[in-house]
Amino acid sequence: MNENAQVSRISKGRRTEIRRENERVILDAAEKVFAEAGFGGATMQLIADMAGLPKANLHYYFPTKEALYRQVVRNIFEIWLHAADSFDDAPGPVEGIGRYIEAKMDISRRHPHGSKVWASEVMHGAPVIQDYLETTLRDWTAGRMAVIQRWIDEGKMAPVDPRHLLYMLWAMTQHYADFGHQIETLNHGRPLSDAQWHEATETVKTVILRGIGVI
Amino acid sequence: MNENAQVSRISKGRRTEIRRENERVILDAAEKVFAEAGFGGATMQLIADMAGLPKANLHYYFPTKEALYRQVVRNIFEIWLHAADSFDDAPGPVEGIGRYIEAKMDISRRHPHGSKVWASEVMHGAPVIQDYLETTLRDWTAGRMAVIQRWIDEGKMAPVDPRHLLYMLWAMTQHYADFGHQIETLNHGRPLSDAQWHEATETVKTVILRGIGVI
DNA sequence: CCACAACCTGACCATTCGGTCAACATAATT
DNA sequence: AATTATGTTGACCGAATGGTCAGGTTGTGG
Repeated sequence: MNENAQVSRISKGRRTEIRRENERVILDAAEKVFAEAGFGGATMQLIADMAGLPKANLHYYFPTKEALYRQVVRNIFEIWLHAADSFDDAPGPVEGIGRYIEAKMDISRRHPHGSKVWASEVMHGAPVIQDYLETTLRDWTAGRMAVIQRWIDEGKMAPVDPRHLLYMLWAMTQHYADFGHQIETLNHGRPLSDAQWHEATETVKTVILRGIGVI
Repeated sequence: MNENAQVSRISKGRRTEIRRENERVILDAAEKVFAEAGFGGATMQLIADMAGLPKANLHYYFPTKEALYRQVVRNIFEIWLHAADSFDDAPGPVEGIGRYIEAKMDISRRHPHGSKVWASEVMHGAPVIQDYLETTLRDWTAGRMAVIQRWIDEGKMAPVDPRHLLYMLWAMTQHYADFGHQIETLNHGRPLSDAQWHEATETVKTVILRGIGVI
């Protein structure tokens, strides 16, 4: 039994590796194309070309364009959720919100495509991930609002509506991904440098932390 | 000559009225459809149905789908530029930035479709209005940054990077339009009420104005 | 080595979309 | 009233797209 399982796992190794690698390549290409062209503007052929695979191969791994899109959106959602860990076990708003801003700015820089796909999905009425909004995101938001409210009650920060504070954090951090092209254009057509990203993060942190009365 | 011009103007009246009315109906429908489906996902047939006109009639007034889209984007851009008037002749950041936030929040509420079309256009690399970004928007930004820098130099507000402060203002105010569906979902599926819009605006104003050290 | 399953892909199809056009209707001009 | 200019529309077309499938290749277990 043990041996069988072992052998089975090893034998399956090659196949699963092929599958995992191809799915990864396809998802990466899809994320980029969906971000740059939107769901309607993206074509399976374009994604296939970018992935270096024949179009029919995409349909082998993902039955429909919508299924592929759905997976891309879900992957982004997962990354977002994990970013909130820094929020939880912080002693106060300075560390909690400060680290959350840093984490989200970092995601905006490293996953600009994903952020755009999410924005596009929500702007179009969230036809694919509406259930996520109503369950996971709603619970997540309620939990973080409670944390902020507790900080307020404990006198650790000024009484700011927790809900709108969260919206402000999302808006500012994601703006650097979603409107990256505009920001780049206003930066003489060049992407933000390391120093400029750091400057942006610090400015956001400073204004927000002072804005909630903890500086 | 005068009479001729007068007669000509009156005679032309009916025709120009028809043209203006139809263009308005088409542009309104197009703004909504482009916002909800993106450029690629929008179809001329859908816009025609929403406008209550046969599809061929759209092509009589706008030669191509792209020309129609271009006009929609330009209209939004105009609205945005006018919103900055409140910025200019303000004695200091409290009035200037405060009023600017109010004006932009108001636009987000009354023109959510336009804001989404703009966001979508920028996210896709601004293929249609890149020249606007490089000329009008760049000049506008430079001008407002100078105003903010002057306020800083005069000791009227804390030294905050003017560029990133502008980005923060754009991000937060437009978020309420672009992510309106998400906000609505997190508000028990209901649109924000008058009171809630007011609360959002006040929260943004409070955090920002305190964040730049003027409260 | 054989048989089975998983993987790959060129060719093909039905549908949809942006755009055209000829014929017609209405308003303006002479 | 006749003519011209402007507005209207159903029918149509070529191109592109999402998706299918039969037949092939490669890996896997016995």
